Amino acid sequence: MVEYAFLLDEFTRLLKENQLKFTRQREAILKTLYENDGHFSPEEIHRMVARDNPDLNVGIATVYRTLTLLETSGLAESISFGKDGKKYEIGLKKHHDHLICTACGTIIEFHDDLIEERQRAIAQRYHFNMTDHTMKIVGLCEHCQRKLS
Amino acid sequence: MVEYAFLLDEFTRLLKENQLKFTRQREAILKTLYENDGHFSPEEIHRMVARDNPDLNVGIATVYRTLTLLETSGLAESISFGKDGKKYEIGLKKHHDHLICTACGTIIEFHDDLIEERQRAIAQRYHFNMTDHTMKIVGLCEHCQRKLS
DNA sequence: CTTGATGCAAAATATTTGCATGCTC
DNA sequence: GAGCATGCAAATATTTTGCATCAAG
Repeated sequence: MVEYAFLLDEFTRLLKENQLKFTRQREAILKTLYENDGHFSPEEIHRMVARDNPDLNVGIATVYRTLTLLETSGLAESISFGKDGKKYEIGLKKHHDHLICTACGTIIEFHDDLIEERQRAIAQRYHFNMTDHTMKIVGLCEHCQRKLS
Repeated sequence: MVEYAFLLDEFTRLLKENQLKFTRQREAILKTLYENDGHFSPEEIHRMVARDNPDLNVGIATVYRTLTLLETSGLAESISFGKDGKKYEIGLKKHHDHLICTACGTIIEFHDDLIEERQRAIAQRYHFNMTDHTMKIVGLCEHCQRKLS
């Protein structure tokens, strides 16, 4: 995982480039996403930010606006599956994909170079200018297989 | 692609197995999904079903309920990306993955055996009982690259 | 000070649910 | 006939937007 300082640098640079402002709310949201490893819904993120910054009084609208901003600029990524809505996590990790358990909702991350390379090849085959790629493997995790049998 | 008759068989079998009923609405939704190749939102599907079955007067709630049913049972699959919500397509095609253009929203399907195999290997590595897997490559399609440059 | 950002509440969407009634089985 | 499914409308949930006000640059 990258240093928070690096992430923050990227963020401020990004904001400057687009004449956007660096606000306490935006930083709080970025930081929350960085410190809490995992995948969270906008609402969950809102709750965490509010909890950790009782002085700030961050509105849910700002969370949505900031998440969109972060995702658009590549600093955060979203994933969605089944009933659950969109979940966000910080980007700029080493690229990885996800295993998702349909029973308990657990998300496991993994990385596979062969797949990475293959994805590049496929994008090329279709003349796609690839900006991102994701893979999800859905099924039952070891734990839930035992529990259900 | 499978024959519609086969799909219908699967569907009726599934319904029977769970003591559910085979209704005109359910069939209309399955058929619409089968006949219209592509990826559609619940609302789009509702519109199409209503258009093709003016006598049926299908409610949006039924569409949601049926889509959930079809997805749960593996006869349909959903995919979601960015601003757009969940889109459904018929399952039981040869397994394939998706290239998604961020500019025009076009979805291209592709299939790659190497990736398929690799996914199986990864599921095994994590002791996952894999029921499904999806891959999305996101970027700019050939057409939009030209348009935007 | 200028301009973009925020919080709030309202609006717009999207999805789910309760219930009387209609259809399968 | 019994019981699930449906349509409708209301209830929820989710996301976006307008606007007065605030704060970063």
